[in-house]
Amino acid sequence: MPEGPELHLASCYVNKMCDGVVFTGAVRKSEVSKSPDVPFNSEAYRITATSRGKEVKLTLTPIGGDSKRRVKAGQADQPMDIIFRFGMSGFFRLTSEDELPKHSHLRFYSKEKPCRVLSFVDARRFGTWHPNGTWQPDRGPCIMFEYKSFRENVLSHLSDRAFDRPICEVMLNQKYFNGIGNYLRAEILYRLNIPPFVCARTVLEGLESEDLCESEKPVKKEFSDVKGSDRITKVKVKEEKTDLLRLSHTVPLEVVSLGGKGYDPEKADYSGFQAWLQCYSVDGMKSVRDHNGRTMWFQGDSGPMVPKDLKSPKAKKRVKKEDDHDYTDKKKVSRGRSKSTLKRKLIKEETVIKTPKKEKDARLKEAGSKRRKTEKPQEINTPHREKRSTARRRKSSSNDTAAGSQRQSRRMSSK
DNA sequence: TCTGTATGGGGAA
DNA sequence: TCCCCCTACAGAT
Repeated sequence: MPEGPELHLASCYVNKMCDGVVFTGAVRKSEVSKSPDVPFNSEAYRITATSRGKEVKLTLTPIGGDSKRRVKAGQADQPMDIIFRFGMSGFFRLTSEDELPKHSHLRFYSKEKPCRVLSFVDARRFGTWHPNGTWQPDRGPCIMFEYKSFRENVLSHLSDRAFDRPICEVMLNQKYFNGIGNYLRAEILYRLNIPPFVCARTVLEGLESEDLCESEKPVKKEFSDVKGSDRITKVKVKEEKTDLLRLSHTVPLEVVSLGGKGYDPEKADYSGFQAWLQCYSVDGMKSVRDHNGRTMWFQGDSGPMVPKDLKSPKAKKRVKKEDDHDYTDKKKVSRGRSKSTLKRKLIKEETVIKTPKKEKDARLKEAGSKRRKTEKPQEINTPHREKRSTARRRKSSSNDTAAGSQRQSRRMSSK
């Protein structure tokens, strides 16, 4: 569940689990990963982590070497930073060598016998890492740990065209909201009763660059130009001492304060987090797709900038489906999926890892399957639709085959 | 067996 | 703006 809080909890996990652990040798990458090799090799090194928004930095620090003594050829004598982004499914886990998690794509080996392994695990492989990296320059200050500069960065750039967009979409722009993701934007807007598809600038332009809660000044809210904003007017009174930028800071910190329970793979327990959610994927809430195709959960009005003429066939299809059903039905479906997703997290991940060869075989098989599947007659579609549905079918079927061959591999290896 | 969905973001046009 | 990267699962067919 990687948004800002989870990335931070991941860095805490690394610092806690790797405290006192000495790592050794090379950093190993899985066969299938397309991320870069990590050219680091040290007889003895330690690992520490920090986070900033939706990035984690691991620092590998060689130890024990006398600075005057020559380091072996090919061995690092300088620390290396590796910047990680987690995509949709990344996390770290420290395990024994024979319990490597499935989808462990980057591995750091400890010096002990038997050794332990710190893995970057990422089922969907949307995550990336950058050896010798720095915090991505285009990303803004961290919403949790650089609050003042985060706030200033937003309010001093309101003339940027980025703020022409709906507030819910701007909140996913990491140039300004580094650390906010899909569940956080829903929770924050819900608490302020701000319709998600109101122009971002309108929501933000009345805010003071100084955090009024900290300076104890009276809060001045300026939502008067938002039409149909009865709810916002109420909020003006109710939420007198906060605003969207402050909540973008405090709400993620609430998740951090829930603790590492949701992250700690040994005690996978998402019930606390699930109970914490007030809006995202919650019964009775509405949801629509934003202009980027991401689901926005909210209550009440959607706001004037809600997508209407959706260009993508996928989105059109969704809209048609939504026209055919009332929100209640849709909620049931969405809620069911979401619950199942959370439930899935509760199931301990398989600890068997495919050997590189088996991974390769699975991919070869997958490629063969792709070719076969594309020979199937195509549906009658608009050209655009045709392209996408074919792609979907191809993806889906190839994945089935890949998954099947993985299952087979596991069966074989368990025999 | 097929379809839709998932806490993200890079890159081409 | 749109497509794509990829796996895993639930629900529909």
